[in-house]
Amino acid sequence: MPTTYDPRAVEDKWYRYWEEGKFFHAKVDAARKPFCIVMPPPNVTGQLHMGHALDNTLQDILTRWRRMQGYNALWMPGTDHAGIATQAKVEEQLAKEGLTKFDLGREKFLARVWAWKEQYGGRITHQLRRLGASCDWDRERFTMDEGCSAAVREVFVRLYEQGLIYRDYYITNWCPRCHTTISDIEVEHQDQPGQLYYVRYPVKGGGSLTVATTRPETMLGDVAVAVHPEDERYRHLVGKTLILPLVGREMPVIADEYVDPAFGTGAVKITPAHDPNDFEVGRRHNLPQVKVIDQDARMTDEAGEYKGMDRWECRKQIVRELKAQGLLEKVEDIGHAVGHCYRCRTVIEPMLSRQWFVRMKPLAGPAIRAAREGELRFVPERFSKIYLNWMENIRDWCISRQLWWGHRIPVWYCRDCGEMIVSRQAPQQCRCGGSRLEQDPDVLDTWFSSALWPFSTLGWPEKTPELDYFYPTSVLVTGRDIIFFWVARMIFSGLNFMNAVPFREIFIHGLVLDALGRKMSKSLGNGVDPIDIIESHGADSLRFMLITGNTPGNDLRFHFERLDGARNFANKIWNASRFALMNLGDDQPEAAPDEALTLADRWILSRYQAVVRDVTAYLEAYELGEAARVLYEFIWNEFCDWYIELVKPRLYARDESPAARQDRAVARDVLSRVLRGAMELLHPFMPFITEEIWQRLPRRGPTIMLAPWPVYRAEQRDQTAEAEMETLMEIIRAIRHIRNEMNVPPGKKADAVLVAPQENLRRLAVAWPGYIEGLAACRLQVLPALAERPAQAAHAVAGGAEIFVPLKGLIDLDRETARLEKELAVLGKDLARVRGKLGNAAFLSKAPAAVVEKERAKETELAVKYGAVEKRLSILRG
RNA sequence: GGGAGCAUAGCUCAGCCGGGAGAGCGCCUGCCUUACAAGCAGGAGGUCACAGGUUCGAUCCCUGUUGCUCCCA
Repeated sequence: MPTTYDPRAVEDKWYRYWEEGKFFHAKVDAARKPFCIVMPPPNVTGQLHMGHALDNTLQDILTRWRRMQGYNALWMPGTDHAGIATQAKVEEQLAKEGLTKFDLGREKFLARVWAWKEQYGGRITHQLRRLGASCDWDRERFTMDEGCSAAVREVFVRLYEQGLIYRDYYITNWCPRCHTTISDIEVEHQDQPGQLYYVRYPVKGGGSLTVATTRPETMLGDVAVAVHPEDERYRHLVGKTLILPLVGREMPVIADEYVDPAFGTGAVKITPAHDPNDFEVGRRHNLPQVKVIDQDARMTDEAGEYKGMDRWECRKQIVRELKAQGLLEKVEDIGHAVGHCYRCRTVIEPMLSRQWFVRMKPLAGPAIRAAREGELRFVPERFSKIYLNWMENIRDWCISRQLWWGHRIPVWYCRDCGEMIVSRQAPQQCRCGGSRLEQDPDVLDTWFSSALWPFSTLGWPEKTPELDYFYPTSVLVTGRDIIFFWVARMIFSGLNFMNAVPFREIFIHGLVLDALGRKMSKSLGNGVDPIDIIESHGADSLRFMLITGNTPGNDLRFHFERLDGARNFANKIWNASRFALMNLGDDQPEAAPDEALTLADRWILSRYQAVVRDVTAYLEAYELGEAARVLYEFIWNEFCDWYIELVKPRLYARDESPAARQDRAVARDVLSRVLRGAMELLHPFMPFITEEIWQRLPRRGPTIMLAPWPVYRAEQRDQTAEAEMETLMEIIRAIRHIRNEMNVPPGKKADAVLVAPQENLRRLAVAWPGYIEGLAACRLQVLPALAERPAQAAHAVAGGAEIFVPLKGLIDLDRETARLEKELAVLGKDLARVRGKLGNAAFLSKAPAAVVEKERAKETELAVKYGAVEKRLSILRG
């Protein structure tokens, strides 16, 4: 085995072994308890980014852990057709050929997209494999495969029949570049500097009314000016007629509660066709809708002489003319939130158009109840507030998109009679007998199909055994950025169509940010490619780095130093295993009888049990970072730094006596048991290296993936061994400290005298002399008392004993005195604090007895130490 | 305007049920000790943002303030 761990040499090998062995595959089995996670489907033609890496690492940890626990674990993978994103990529590609989608036509264009999907569709799933994802690839799904498409049509028709889908004219968010409507949550609001223009509108018959607007170009579509009904300044003008400047249209002054009297002048121009609020006002007051901006964000015929102008050009032109006519009162700089397309960052144009909507209120009710009544649990809990807040203020969902790539809306229009047919299958004929049917050209919002993911992937609308067995799924793992887009929609869809929540728990994680705390983004170029990291550091290191030092729901900064730390940990494991394997020999070690165990054996076995308990408990609580930390500390600090060091002399001994041989066998057994157990506990986190090592250890079964998860056994805890080891470790640390402080050369053995009046302590030190002598590099003498205290010696108090390290000639008395004085000061401070507490009657009467007892013990210990150090100092001072 | 989060060592972050704080990295000292220098041993470094409150006791619970981040309108 090489001295450094090389992930490249093992990762692909094991992944292939697992996949070919079908270890990821879950079959319905009523005799076993199911565990199921559906993977948030990544964009089918996308590439793995750090967000995916984190999300899927968390899912893989949970899945592998539950699988080892004996659950029938299904992690359902798949990909999303990602309407706008995928279509945009293909359009880009066409543009390079000098073509547009219209040159090809719908059918040929779609063929191109499918070809694109075939070409890149496997990329991301391949990348997930490199991460180690143990999902059931045999069940992989795609949101536009036949089954999912059938589910989409079924849902659309049923919602329509429930009266929950309607078609209407409405203001929607139009992206002039993507040429489609997008839903409210797909609009990203950004605070930007802008101008507030104060424009004077003449009142018919004399006078004027000044309105403030950030979008003067929309005035061409104005049909009224609104003021607040209780605004004294304008009450006399309500009902009067205004002349719209530049256009000459006559329009009324109306009163509406929507107006904020404190903003601008308190008078608002109303443009129902180009502003969502104005649209509502227009409806309330039966105002006409004048559309002055078109799908390319250019001015329409209605804009008169401005026709054909770009919206920003038109704004400039209108401002110029208003100024020229003396109608522009003033211009103020303000900051305001401007909506941008989440895909292409183009400024959204609110546009009046006819779209399909889902009526949300009836669907939101059960979704709210499920969260309130605990059928759904968010981890961390606070995200339920965010979810509820959104659900309770829900607005209807615009589901139609003016795209070609996606699920086409299953609605046909009869060209003969105008009848609208909503149907699961393409109808042949209209009721009127006509057969000239045309399908709605629009497709559905991509999230419409992903909302069905937890049941469509399990076979719905068919009644499949999978659906029966795995639904509701166990937990959903996803980023906090798509709670609204996806999580919320799956919940109301599941409740409406399955009569049950799609998952019982929702484990939300934060975002992976760059080292400076910024979101990773293409435009900033600050993204880190997980595949690069896997190649340089290994998938295990990446996974470990992503989950340690992070707490559920919090964002995580990507630091390369932390990655090195994870890589070093892998290397540490590797080398500890090398040590073990080099010393285990070929024979299967026999189980060591309890009475043959040394203190170190009993200690490490007991500590191992504590780790089994803690890791399992942390996993149950979704505290994966804490679970990993416990393992890290156990493996590095306890197993490597102490146990391996203590076991070395036993394994290296040349002694061939029966006792020595047995002791060696015991050591081998304990070493391999603890290492194997540690690998099993670590496997969900670092699947590759643990499999590599596990396979080389004495084991049972074809793969660590299917090894039973270690179960905590309280009877294997050994509190005595833990306490005794702790005492010896304290003594060893004290001697090492002295050696370092006194500059004893590392190769030189020191003499150490352990003075302990307590017999049990002396017995302990004598029983395991090699521990202290070996790990502190000294010759040890154990005494109940010292007749004469050596002046030429360094001193320490540890584990309830006094330690002297005679250093004739080597010791610098001043230095030793200073060291002890410092220690005495610290002890004195601690002692004063404890005594203060114990002197407080309220503390004694009100604090729990155990706490008081603990303080008392602390006082005794500190007092002994203090006394010893004080005495020592007086001797040194002569 | 509404909501959420964060503030702990030089840096990045943990810290459960309230009982005087931890890790990694960095820094200092000494070591190539045959598992590992991606390592070993030792060490320095903190008014737990600020002000109140509850409590015998607060980094932790409550209120307010300040600063930063995010979401929604």
